[in-house]
Amino acid sequence: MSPITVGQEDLVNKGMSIQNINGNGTPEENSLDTKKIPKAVIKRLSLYKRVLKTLEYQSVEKVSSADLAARLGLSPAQVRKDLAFFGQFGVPGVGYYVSELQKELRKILGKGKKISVALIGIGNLGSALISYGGFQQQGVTIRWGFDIHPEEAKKRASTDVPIYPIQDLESKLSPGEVDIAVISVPGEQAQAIADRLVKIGIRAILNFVPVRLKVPADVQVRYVDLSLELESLSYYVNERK
Amino acid sequence: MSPITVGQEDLVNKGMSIQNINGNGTPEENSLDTKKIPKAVIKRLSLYKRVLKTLEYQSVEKVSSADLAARLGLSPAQVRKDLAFFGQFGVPGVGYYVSELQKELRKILGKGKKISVALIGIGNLGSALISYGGFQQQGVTIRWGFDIHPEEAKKRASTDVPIYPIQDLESKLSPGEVDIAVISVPGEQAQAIADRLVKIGIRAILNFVPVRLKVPADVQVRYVDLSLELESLSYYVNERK
DNA sequence: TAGATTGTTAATCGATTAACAATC
DNA sequence: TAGATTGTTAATCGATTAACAATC
Repeated sequence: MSPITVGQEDLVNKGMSIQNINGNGTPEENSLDTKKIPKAVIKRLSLYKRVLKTLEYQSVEKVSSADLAARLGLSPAQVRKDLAFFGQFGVPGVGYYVSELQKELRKILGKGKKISVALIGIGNLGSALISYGGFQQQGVTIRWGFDIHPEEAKKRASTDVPIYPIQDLESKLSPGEVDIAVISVPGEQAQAIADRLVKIGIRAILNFVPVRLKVPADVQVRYVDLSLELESLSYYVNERK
Repeated sequence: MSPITVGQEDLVNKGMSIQNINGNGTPEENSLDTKKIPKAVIKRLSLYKRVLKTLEYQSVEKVSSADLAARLGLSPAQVRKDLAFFGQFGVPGVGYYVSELQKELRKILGKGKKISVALIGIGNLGSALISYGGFQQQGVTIRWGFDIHPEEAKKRASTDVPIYPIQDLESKLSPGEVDIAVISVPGEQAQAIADRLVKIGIRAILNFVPVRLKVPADVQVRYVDLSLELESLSYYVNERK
C-alpha cells in the first residue's frame, strides 16, 4: 500500500503519481520498491517484450540493445537504461539472451498471472472491446460486463461474457478479484462509475470516456481518447494545407 | 531565449498558421519558418477546447488560466504557456473570454473544416469505430471503409459508409481528399497498408495495430495500443499484490 | 587477446513550474 | 486606483543521449 496518512480528500489526484522519498542521491544496489520508475519505461517494457517474442519465434538467440532499439525506433542507450531499472540482464560484449530477457520481462510485467477485467458500458465501443481477440492473447480476460440495459447490450455484443445491470456493480465485483476496470459509458456517468469502482477497491482503470477522472493518487488511470487523437491529428492535416 | 525584440504588437498576429514568431537572437540554428510546437501542447489544446465548450454551455463568460488548469489537472503556467504559443488571447487582470478563446482554438485546430477519414480493416474494432458516434460530433466523418472481405464487413458494421475491397485503395482514395487514415488490420498487413497510404498521399495515420509503422518523417502517426495499455496497467496491479 | 557491448555516470535536451513586470 | 491575471523570462525538474570503464 502507499503510505498516505492524511484524509481522503487530500488523495484526490491532480495527476501526480506516488512519490518515493529517496533522500540520498547516492546510487544504490537497492531493490525494486524504492526506485521511481517512469510510466514511459513500463510502456516500453511491453514493447520490448513484444519484440522479444518475435525474435524467439524466429529462433534468434541473442540481441543487442542497438538491435532492439532499431526495431522500435529508440536509442540503444535508452533500451539499456530502461532495462537497468530492473536489474542486470545483459552480458557485456554479447548482448541480451532473448529467452532470458523475455523471462525477466514477463516476471516484471507480472505475466503468467491472468488479468481479470470488468467492462462497464457495452455500447458500440464496449461491445467491440468485449469481442476483441487481442486481449485474450495477452492473458487479459474480460470477465464481467455491465450496462444499464443488459439485455440490449447482450444482443449488441453477442458474447459469453455475462452482462449485468450497472446497479449490480458492487454485488458482482468483489475486491481483489477484478484487476482492471475498463470504462466506456456516456460522459456524464463516467465520474460516478469511477467513484464506485474506487470504493470497491479497483486500482487500475482504462478510460475510453473523454472526461478527466478524479481518483485517489494510488489509482492508475489511462486514457484512450479517440476524439482527441483525431483532433490533434487534424491539426497537422490543416497545417500543411 | 528567442527574445522577441520587435514590437509586442507583432505577436498579436493571431494567425491560424504559426508565423515566424521565432524572432531569433539565439546563437546558432534557427528553424526555417515555424516554431516547433510540442505534440503534447496540441493535445492539450484539444482539451482546452473541450472545457471551453462546457463553459460556454454553462454561460460562463470568462475563465482564468488557474481555473482552466484546475479543471484539467494542469498548472496555470502551463495553460498560459501553451496558449501563448499561438498568440495573446488573454486579458491581464481578467483572464480569457470563453467564446473568444474557443474561437481561436477552433481556428488553430482547423475546425469548421470537416475531416474525412478512411478506415482500413473492418473487424471487431473497425466496425465499432465506424458506428461510433463520438467522431461525427467532432466534425470527423468516416467516408470510406476497406476490408479484404467487404461483404462480411458490411454485415458486421451495418453502416451507410461504403466498404470497398482493400485492393481498391488507390482507385477510391484520391490524394488530398482523405485527411486521416485509420488502420485496424491484422498485424502482418499493417506496414504494407501504411506504405500504400503514404504513396497515395496520406499524411496522418491513426494506428490501432500493435506494430511500429515505418513512415516518412512528414507523416504523423498516432498509436492506440490497447494491449500495451492493459499490460502496463497490469504492472501496477501486480506491483501492489 | 581483440572486438563488442554492457551498465552507469555525466552532459544535453526539452518540458514544466516559478516568478514577476506589464497592464487591464 | 487596487487587485487580479496575463505573457514571458529564468529556474527547476525530468528524461534522453553520449561517453566510457568494465568485462565477456
